[in-house]
Amino acid sequence: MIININERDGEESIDIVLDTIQHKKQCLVFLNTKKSAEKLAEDIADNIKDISKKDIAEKALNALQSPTKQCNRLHKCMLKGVAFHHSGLVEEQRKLIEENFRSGEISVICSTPTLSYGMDLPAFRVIIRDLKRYGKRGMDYIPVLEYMQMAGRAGRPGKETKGEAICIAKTEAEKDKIIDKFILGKPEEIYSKLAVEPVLRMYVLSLISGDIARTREDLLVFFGKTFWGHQFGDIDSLSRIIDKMLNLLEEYKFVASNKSNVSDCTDCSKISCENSDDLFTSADVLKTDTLKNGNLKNTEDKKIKQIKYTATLIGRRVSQLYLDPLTANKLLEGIAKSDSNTPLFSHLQMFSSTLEMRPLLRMRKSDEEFIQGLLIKYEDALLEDPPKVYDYEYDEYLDSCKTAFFFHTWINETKEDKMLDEYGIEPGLIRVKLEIIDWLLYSLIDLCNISQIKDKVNILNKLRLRLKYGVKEELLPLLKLKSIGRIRARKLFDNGIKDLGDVKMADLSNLSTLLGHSIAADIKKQVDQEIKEIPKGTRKGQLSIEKFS
DNA sequence: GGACGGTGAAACTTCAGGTTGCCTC
DNA sequence: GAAGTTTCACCGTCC
Repeated sequence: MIININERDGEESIDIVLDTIQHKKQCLVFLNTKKSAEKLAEDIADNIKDISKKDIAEKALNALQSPTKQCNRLHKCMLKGVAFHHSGLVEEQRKLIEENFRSGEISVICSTPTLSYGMDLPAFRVIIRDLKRYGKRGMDYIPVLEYMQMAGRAGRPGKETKGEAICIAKTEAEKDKIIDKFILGKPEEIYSKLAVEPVLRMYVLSLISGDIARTREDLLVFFGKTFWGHQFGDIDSLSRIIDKMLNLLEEYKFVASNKSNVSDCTDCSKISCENSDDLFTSADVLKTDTLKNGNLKNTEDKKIKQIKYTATLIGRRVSQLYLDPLTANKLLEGIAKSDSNTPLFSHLQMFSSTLEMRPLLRMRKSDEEFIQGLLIKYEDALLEDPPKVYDYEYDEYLDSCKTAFFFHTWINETKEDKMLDEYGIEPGLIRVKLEIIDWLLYSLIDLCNISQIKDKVNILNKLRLRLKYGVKEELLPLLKLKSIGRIRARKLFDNGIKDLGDVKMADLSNLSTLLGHSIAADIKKQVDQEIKEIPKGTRKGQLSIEKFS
């Protein structure tokens, strides 16, 4: 069915939404950018009168310690029962929106594709306003599969007998295109992405580490049975990648093999042979294409089949930590280069340049000046050589510097609203990036302990704690107390209470003025107890106090 | 006449998202 | 490529 809208020109989606609300139904609107989602939600809210949802709006506003512009905007919309939803919101706000949409308190959500996948959030009407999105080749149509995911949200099974999914065409030509491509078209084929190097690196290591595969043959058999094997069956190219990965993992010392013991005697079936000086590497397998004739190839094949791989202690741990071996090696090499004079920014840049941290925060035009300033200050102290200005990786390198700068700003107690206003970093994104760097830090600390480079552990532990709380080093002693976070610790510190000893000495009434009576009494009680008892029952993921004292 | 506010055109800027991973109680 | 945001020129109003 094609709906013709003859209301206000250029505001078709608003008109359809208002019509939906009039009929006391709910709708989801899908757009292609976060800004668009916020703007449309705001425009819709501006057109709604006689609705006031103060309770939920207040909750959205106060989800952060200091509300950002984004919080204020969401608050304004939610007062009218309208919300926007995208990755820049924090988890609490997203949940609040989803729950209240399910309960019917919220009538409209303007969303980026966050809501299109894997979420049980049906609505009577779904409006897909943007069917194009900016990509590598400029604006391009979204995949049909994605359209189907969005349109599939229309209709509430068990509650309504029908649902409506509406696309908006600006011209007749566009209308025809939408009908052909999305409504009558077929979804794209799904392809396995297994044979991509980062994925294979991890799986090869985990298969060896878990004793599921011990030889190259085992790996080929395993991957041959996967969806990738079923789909492509190109075992030659897969085997080349596997050989490359095995070589790499050996180079990193995450796996070890018995190559040096494998004989080059063609008739020897045992693994070990006295005259085997010949060191055979997996890379040599690549040469087999040129050695296709005669016994030589058979000899090579026999040798390869005899090579057995086992994970080293550190390799096993890398696999357990679910780290990409490339990242693990990069971090270990980087930290080995650091010393007590290495600036924290250099550590942060190292973490920011890992695959796990992607997508990085993008450098905007207005960021250029301060990023250049940072480079002048820190470039010589980085733990990895930066690319040249004309290298294609250079832009990504700048993005990694911006991401590192963001972490650096965070551990210097910058508030979330300032981060959003000045650097365009949304609170939701802040949380995600902090979670990733926490995991990477935890992993590196663990790997340092195994690799006997324990002298770096203290610096990393401190950095982890500072990132967790977003504080300067001087506040760390106060964070040992329960109920004390970055805001209260700063309050205490600025009033001369700088460590647990000061808390012990401080007058209860002074503390009460700063923190309120119940918290003041509580921390007094805490300092009277053994310090080692304090971490019990602390927040999730908090590091134990002994490590930092 | 100058300050101020409103308006609209032009110039500028930016552009989705996800899961799982580790620890511990 | 498109949409949102910012900037700037212009004009009208008010004191």
